Amino acid sequence: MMDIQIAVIDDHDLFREGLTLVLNQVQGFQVVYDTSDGFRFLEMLDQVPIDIALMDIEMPGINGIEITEKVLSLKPDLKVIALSMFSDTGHYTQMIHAGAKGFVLKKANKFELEQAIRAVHQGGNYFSQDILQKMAFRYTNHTVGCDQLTSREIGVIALVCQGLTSQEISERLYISVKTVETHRSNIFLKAGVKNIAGLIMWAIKNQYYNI
Amino acid sequence: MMDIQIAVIDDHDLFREGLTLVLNQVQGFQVVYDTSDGFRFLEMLDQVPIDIALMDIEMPGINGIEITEKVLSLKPDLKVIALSMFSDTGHYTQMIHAGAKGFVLKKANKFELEQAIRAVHQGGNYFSQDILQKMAFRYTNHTVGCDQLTSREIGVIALVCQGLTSQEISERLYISVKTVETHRSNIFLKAGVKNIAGLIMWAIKNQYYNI
DNA sequence: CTCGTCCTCAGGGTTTCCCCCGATGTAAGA
DNA sequence: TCTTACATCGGGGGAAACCCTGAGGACGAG
Repeated sequence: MMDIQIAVIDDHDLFREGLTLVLNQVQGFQVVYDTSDGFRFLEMLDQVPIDIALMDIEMPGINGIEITEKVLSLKPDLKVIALSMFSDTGHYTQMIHAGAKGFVLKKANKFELEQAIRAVHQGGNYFSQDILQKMAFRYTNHTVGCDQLTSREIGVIALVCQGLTSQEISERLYISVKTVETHRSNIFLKAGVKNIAGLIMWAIKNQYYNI
Repeated sequence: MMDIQIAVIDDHDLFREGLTLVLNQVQGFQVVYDTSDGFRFLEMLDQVPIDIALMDIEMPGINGIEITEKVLSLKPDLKVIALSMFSDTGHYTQMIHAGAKGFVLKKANKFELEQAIRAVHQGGNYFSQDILQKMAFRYTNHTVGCDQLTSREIGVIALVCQGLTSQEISERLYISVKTVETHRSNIFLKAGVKNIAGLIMWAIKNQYYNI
């Protein structure tokens, strides 16, 4: 039986190297490629046969979501499992939309990851329990939900998170204070939060704002 | 020559296991103990001889700073190197205060960590470049800076970050709204921020609040 | 005992947030 | 063409945040 050929894309060197060693210890697994650079991974696609790609999401430069989209347009049979520090909204919906077959948290243990790889390799899916619960909550809680923010709203949310007042934002964007407040309100609705504190947590978790 | 005996304390299983494998590959290093639980580590101190402890800071329950304090009160000769995802303020000062001899970011590579371990084991220090730069900036920029928060303030800041209003906090803590506002103001002063947005970013970076 | 720190509380003020309502113009799509 | 989504702007009002000042009690260190 052929080993499952795995690639690891993660910018944290220690984590990536360690993960490689851990996976190579597992019977039937073989890490055939690992890199911290998503672009390099795209270039290597034709040179190394890969079954499963373990893809970090938060990376400088090109992020895991974009890489996944590009990879799957080139190699539709390759299976991508997303890795992330956070279990929260936005991330995984975007990753699923990009075509990822699984989603595992970095705080998972070896056995969960092994399970995920085997499930996905056999044509299934794997989403860690945290994710499933959040998704279920999303549906039952039918907040208007994960409406994407408009580009203007994304511009505003970044400034809000930086602590600028509506006044300051209006000056920065050359629009009226009232317009800023409208955007704020719409963002609050979409995020399902009720004040700045909640918004910031939401923005960070959904990668609209980075610390 | 005796191997350097290393313990790894980190709640992220994959990272910890991987790190253990990586370090065991290094000539002269041996990971003799690893755990996700700080309390368990404290109990094990007498049973396993340890030279170096690699200590994660962000952990549920007891954090790396408290563990470090307790460990060093029991075993002053043990050398603690802090591991952290973030390079930002507060963390490392608290860790240094607790007695850590080094500070390495999780995004470091194997060679940097190896260097850090050797330096600390020989009685030196090791602080990653990011940290040193921030410290230098701190001094030149002499913000009144890292006044520690009082315990009450830490309690308040967590609730503020959860999006509670002063009214709600006062009910939760059984104190007056005015008292809450006083604490808020004092926190704002110490943090050097001017509104909730800034405060939340500061609190996250300084680990007074976790996402 | 004094000093400093911390926690507590208050008055009174300005600013900002947050929410209600409504409105116009524009551009993309059915 | 009609609809929908988006961005823009406004009035008004209550709630909360924010800023300043002052002050009393507790408690530990020197």
